[in-house]
Amino acid sequence: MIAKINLKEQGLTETTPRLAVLKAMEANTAQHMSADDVYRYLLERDRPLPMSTVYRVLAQFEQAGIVERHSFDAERTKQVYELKDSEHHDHMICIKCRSVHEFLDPQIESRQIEIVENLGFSLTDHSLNLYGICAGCDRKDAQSEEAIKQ
Amino acid sequence: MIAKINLKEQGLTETTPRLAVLKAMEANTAQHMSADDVYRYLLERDRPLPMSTVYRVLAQFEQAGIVERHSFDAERTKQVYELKDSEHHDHMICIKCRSVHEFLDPQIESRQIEIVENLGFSLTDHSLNLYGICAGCDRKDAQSEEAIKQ
DNA sequence: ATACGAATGCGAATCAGTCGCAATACCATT
DNA sequence: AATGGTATTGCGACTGATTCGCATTCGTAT
Ligand SMILES: [Mn+2]
Ligand SMILES: [Mn+2]
Ligand SMILES: [Zn+2]
Ligand SMILES: [Zn+2]
Repeated sequence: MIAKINLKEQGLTETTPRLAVLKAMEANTAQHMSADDVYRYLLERDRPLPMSTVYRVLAQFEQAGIVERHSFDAERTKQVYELKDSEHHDHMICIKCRSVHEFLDPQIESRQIEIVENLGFSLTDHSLNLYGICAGCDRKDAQSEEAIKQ
Repeated sequence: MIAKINLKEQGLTETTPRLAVLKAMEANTAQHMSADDVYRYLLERDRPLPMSTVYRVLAQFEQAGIVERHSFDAERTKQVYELKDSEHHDHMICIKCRSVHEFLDPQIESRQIEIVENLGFSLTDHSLNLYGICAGCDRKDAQSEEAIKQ
């Protein structure tokens, strides 16, 4: 399901830092990784890379279309990256546990295009983030409320 | 159309800085204001406020539900604020001229709720930003392309 | 007018991310 | 395999946006 990414095919020479960051991303497809996550992953499991290089390589990857950058978290500004090999999707973020659920809704996707067309606007990109409380946290909330009542 | 905002009703004492920031926001409902925009507006038209106070007051307003904070601009992290007296709406941002168009689509709004309900998630907030090129910039683009051909 | 807590002004600090530049690594060519 | 020129890296310094600490001042209820 994950297409093997070849740096050369993306117009990037294969250097040690780039391969390391790519490996870090491929080893963590289940999560959205901050630059710091990548940094720490490499520090622990591979060889350390300076943060500036991590950022630089991620920026190169973003330009090459290998990764996508998001900023969830309406308050904080920390950015996260994910490999772009899967299909486009939007995100649902739990404001309690920070977990992120991915989804794709064809109705919303196509409606967006209709909206912009009606305004002579051409769409290049979009970001839809839903914020709320996930099923797991909701359950925990209910439990602790009950506990307080005792 | 703009409901007069009363600080006391929002649980905030009426201090000079707070009234000044509120006036700045009310005088600029047509745009989304950065903290710096507010700072400069007050510097020029009113009395100067330190940036830290501008930020603090905007944060207080956000908590009180008087303003809403957004971060458009997928790359940069600069945040902007707008008075929350109008109805909820989403944003369409021109990546050329940075102009922002506001819209509200009932279909998308209700679809979002359906999506989260199906997942036992409870929705507290959302942000939908469409990025692209506005009609005006599109026209200018076409013109300059023609000019190059000559 | 007084007193107390809340809010402000000031500058220092933080935080994420970027930049300049000398040292190094790639890679095509001998 | 050595060479050379370019692209990339490592390092630290730097930036811009935002936040914090704390002494001072303001707002409000006596
Ligand atoms: Mn994702
Ligand atoms: Mn708006
Ligand atoms: Zn959760
Ligand atoms: Zn435009």
